[in-house]
Amino acid sequence: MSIKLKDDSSSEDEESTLVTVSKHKKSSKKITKSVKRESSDEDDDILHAARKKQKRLKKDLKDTKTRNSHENGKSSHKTKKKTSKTIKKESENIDDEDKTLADVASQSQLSSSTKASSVDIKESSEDFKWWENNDKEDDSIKWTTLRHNGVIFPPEYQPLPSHVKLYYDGKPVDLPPQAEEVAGFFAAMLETDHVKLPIFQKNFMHDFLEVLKENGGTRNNVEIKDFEKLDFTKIAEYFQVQKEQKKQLSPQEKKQLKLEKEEFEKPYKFCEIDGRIEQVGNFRIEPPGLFRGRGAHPKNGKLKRRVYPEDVVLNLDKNAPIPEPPKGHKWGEIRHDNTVQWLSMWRENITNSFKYVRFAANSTLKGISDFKKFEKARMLKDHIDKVRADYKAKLKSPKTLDRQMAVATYLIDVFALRAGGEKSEDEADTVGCCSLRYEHVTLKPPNTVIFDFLGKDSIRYYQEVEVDAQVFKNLKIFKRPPSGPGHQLFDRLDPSILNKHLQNYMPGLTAKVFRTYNASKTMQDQLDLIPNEGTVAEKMLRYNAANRTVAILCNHQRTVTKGHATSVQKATERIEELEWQKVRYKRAILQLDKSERKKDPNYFKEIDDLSKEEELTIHKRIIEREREKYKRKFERENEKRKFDKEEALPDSQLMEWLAKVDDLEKQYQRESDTGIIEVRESLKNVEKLKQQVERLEKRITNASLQLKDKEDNSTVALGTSKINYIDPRLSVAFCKKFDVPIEKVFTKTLREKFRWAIESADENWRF
DNA sequence: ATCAATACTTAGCACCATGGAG
DNA sequence: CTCCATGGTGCTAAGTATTGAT
Repeated sequence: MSIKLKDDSSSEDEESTLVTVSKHKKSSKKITKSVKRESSDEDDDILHAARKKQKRLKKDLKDTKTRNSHENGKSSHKTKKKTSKTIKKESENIDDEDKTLADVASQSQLSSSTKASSVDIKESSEDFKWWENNDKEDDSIKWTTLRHNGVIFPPEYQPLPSHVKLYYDGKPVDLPPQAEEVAGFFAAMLETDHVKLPIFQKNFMHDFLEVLKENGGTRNNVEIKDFEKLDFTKIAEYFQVQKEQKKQLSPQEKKQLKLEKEEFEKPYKFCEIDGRIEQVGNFRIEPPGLFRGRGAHPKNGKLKRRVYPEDVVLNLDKNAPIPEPPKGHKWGEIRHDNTVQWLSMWRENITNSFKYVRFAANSTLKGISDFKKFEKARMLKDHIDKVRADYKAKLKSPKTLDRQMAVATYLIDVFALRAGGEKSEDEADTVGCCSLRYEHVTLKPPNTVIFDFLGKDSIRYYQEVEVDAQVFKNLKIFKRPPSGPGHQLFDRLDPSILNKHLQNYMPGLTAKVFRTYNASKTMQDQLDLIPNEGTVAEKMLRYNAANRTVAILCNHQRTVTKGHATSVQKATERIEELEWQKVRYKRAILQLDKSERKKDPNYFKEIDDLSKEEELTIHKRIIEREREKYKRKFERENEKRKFDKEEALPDSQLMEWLAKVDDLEKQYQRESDTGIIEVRESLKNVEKLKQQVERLEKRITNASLQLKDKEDNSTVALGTSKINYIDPRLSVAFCKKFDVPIEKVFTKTLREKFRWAIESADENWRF
């Protein structure tokens, strides 16, 4: 069998015929099923046809849903249920149809495989609501049937055109394609910071020379020795040009390419598990390239080699047809392991570990795991008091192991530290709780601790915090000589010892559960503080603030975007200018009616607060910006005209524009000299001016709020906690309770991932 | 019991589509 | 309507935890 998800257009006629036929056929589902089990040869085709059917149904379902939610808004709950019921009924009939379909489909050209298979198609994946059955069956078996079409391999290497070459010591180098590819990897990264790292250059050079040697060395007898003498710029320029060309394609061409790509990927994007069609996550084999480790990774710059079908293991059910490997190749291994949830795997050459092709985040298995994770964290609620009381008591235990265990648990619980497993020499030096060393913790009496270490992804954890007095004492003991820099703080501990101990409190309790628990608990507490008032935007601001609290707890960071500093400066200047404009209008008011000042002196106070110098700076800035604006406009317009083969704008046009700016500059100058504001006729009215001031004030508060939010968020990543730590049902309950559309909180992909939460939690749900 | 291998979750970053401001 | 910033998504590295072998 090969699972084929034909696009609707190509098979529409056929389908509609089938639908009509099937409408007259009404047989019981059970019978159909049993017949299907016995059937053999045609099953592929049955499956295939049914797939299409499912797809059509899914589409219908979607359409109906969309329509419902549009028409009925939030009150569509009942309608939805009804809709899906109707559809379920219809989908039961699918099985009937399939029977009928079999002959038709097997004769059609749709299916290429003749392998035997038997699969019950129970439901379309969108109908399957695993969270509505709470049967706690054995979860070591992940599936009974699993079939898929394998993986997509990266395209073969396309050698560079002969005029594009690597240069060594000024001389062009003829490289064998294998080595040229590696040189190309480096060239493509020339603009990144990575290539500046000495370790990156060294590792690259080593692997590059190795590949070169493997393939017979350079072909024009250039001997490459020094990295310094390599010149990649010609290759980099070539890539740049190619990129530009791609950008230049017409929108239609782009669309066409995208469509073709999607069409090609379709068969790999979906798989079939227990009769349901579900999405595959990463169905593409990782392309070769230069390893980009995070932080000071000793293997940075090494060549990540190309993966061939021979390196790849496929996991399918025993009866599943084996996908065709790429021409001239064989699969490394075919496995039938239903205790795991990967579809395919291969070994990667940098760290010698496995890479897996797995289900997408919206899949049943991932959903169940996710659900279980949060349920486990919720279960900790019932044990946390005991755990805390225990570690508090054990802080004074006479046994060092117990004390270490108590302190470690405290740190994991209170500061949400990770477990901190041991790492080998050829990885970046990062730590978590158990692997903390002497130098990562500084003690400041009476009870302040400064944590400073690199955690996962080499993200710095820096916190100056007050801790429990006994924790402080213990840390002091752990740091006593002979301990010193380089020594483990918890020398008797590692995650497996700690976790084993934690299991005593609750089955399945491990260090990471505390992170989930505390993150979700914090979110719940923060959400509880939000009053149900104000606009959706205001509520979202609060929600994000709550989210941020969690992200900070978990130390989820992001690097500030390259434009951040400038964009903050711009926003600040913008606010200053708005303030100035406001003052200007207020002056104009006084010009019209001096008595206004007596009526409300406070209102006009800020006029005096603005110094002459400040004002002049603002003038200059505005004028400067206006000039730039017109110059840019002029250039851009001419570029466009050149491209369209039109006549360029005359310089006089630019002069004309700039003259306008000159006028403005003069006006500001006059206003500054005389103190008389020149507002336009329509604004020579106290009421109108006051309105303007009010509008400006609104804009200022808005801009200031946005700026503050931007600043607060610049180094904090909210996404990670939203995706991994905060029980999605909290967000769902928040939305339902506060009348916030779920789209504001979860993106489309997150809504799919968290469908179980969206459909199971109501406004009263609590973590 | 211990260690290595395997499997699965969590993480930040690059890229690009999109939508709001001008 | 255009432009640019921003958020969403894909990618894959880097963790944690469990399983399996000795």
